[in-house]
Amino acid sequence: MHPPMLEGNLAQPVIRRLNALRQLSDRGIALLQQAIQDGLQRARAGEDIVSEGDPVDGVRIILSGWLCRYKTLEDGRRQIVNFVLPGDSCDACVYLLSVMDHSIGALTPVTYAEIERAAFEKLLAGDRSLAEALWCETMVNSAIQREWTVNIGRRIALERIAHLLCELHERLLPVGMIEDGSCLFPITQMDLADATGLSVVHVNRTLQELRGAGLIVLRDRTLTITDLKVLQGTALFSADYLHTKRRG
Amino acid sequence: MHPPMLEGNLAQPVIRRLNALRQLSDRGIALLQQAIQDGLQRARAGEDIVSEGDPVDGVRIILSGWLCRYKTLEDGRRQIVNFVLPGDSCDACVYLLSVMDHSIGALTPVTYAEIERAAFEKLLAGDRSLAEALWCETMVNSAIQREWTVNIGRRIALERIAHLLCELHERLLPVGMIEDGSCLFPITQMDLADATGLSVVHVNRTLQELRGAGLIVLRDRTLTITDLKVLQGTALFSADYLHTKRRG
DNA sequence: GCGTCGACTTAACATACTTGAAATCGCGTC
DNA sequence: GACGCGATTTCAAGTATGTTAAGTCGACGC
Repeated sequence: MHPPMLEGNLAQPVIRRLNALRQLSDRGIALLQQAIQDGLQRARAGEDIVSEGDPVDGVRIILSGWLCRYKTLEDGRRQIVNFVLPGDSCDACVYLLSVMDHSIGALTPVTYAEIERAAFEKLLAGDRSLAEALWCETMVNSAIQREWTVNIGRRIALERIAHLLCELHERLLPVGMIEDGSCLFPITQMDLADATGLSVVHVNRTLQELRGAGLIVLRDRTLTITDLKVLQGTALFSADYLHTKRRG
Repeated sequence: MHPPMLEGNLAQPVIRRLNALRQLSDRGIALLQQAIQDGLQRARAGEDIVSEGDPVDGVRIILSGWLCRYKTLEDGRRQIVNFVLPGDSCDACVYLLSVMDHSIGALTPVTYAEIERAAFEKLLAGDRSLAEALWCETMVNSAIQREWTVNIGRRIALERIAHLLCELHERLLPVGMIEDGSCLFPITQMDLADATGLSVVHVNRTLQELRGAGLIVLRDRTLTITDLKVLQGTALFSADYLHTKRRG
């Protein structure tokens, strides 16, 4: 259906992401590309690709688009617990549990690959570097989750939003989605609020403050970090928890 | 050094904990007990058994005592990101990463088993039920971490503390540390504050409120949940995220 | 071209929670 | 038995953040 060339392009973010954790072998890359090609899927913005309570059937690998993991309280309060970016995979091993404890919703149109449990186990068994990279990614997700707990629990609004922006910047770097400190930023202020545990109004106030300080430009779904060092400073940000090998 | 009987008792919480996730085979239990016996360690209250920045050398399994995982900001603010209870293991697979991104500190005197990387890999390879149970536990830890994010981000103080108490209650049940709704509760109000993202003063106020409502009795390091149903209700608590098979 | 709708923005007000400080209590030490 | 110390408790005052509401802007449909 698609020419091989296109498939290669689609898998680029995933390969770059995993390579930043563990050097993938050629064999691993080939297996991965095949698995991706076999399970291509799309979702529209606003759609949930998995919902809380669903049985866990397999693994999803994001090729393009942004999503978020979130949980909702009975009375409607929502908390986004993580963003899922191109190259990320969802629940590389949550398939050990039987039921999803959270939902994953698309913030933009999304392309992803869905890999059934059996195929995924074959993938893991097929190449050690690939298996390790995927486990690794799961571990990094845990580390991110811990840092979010710290962020929401102990940072004030300004630091908190600054920290989130720093994290997203750092995570988008290895998959090649940052150009000149700018990136597409499809997150609404309401999403930002639900991700930081703040109200929309206060998120807005705080973004104004960051703009006023000349640290960021955020306009037309595009984020530019004008002064990364200072932004990281005000966020008390250190990239260590992302466990990403730096290029070079 | 110790009679086999005593070792069996030491490993009880671990076995019960893992059994609640995956039925362990006899072989798995035997391997586990041997590994535990080989790596017995102690720590005093207040001591860190692992610190942020340390190389990740192996895995620790808690036999008795309470600990917490925590991170500290440059200026001293501290956030506890999880409690570690008897039967829990620390970083069953974080050993895929090279450096700890958080510390683990003992809140009470602690007995634990330290298993080197090689021995641990042999353990995983030696019994499938054991390996699955340990991976499973790691996944549950991620789920707990997500729920903490929700808790701190979207619940008010009263709900937040109630939720934490419900979670601890639920986690202590399968390891047999709840008697008549009561348990040892060695956490200071300051720890509680650092775990919930609140100030000590407000934690105190909120505990008074829970006491006043007749939901809990907390005195002399002992917590009694007087009205579990109502406590869970005010916490908007559902145990689903703990993925624990219920007895019976 | 007008109306609708979602996202963003701003203002005024309310409050949940923090900060700082001091009193009390229990507990182990000298 | 006096002292010191950590944990708990209470008070008073301050502030970061939430809430409610209303207005703007751009995109999109008819």
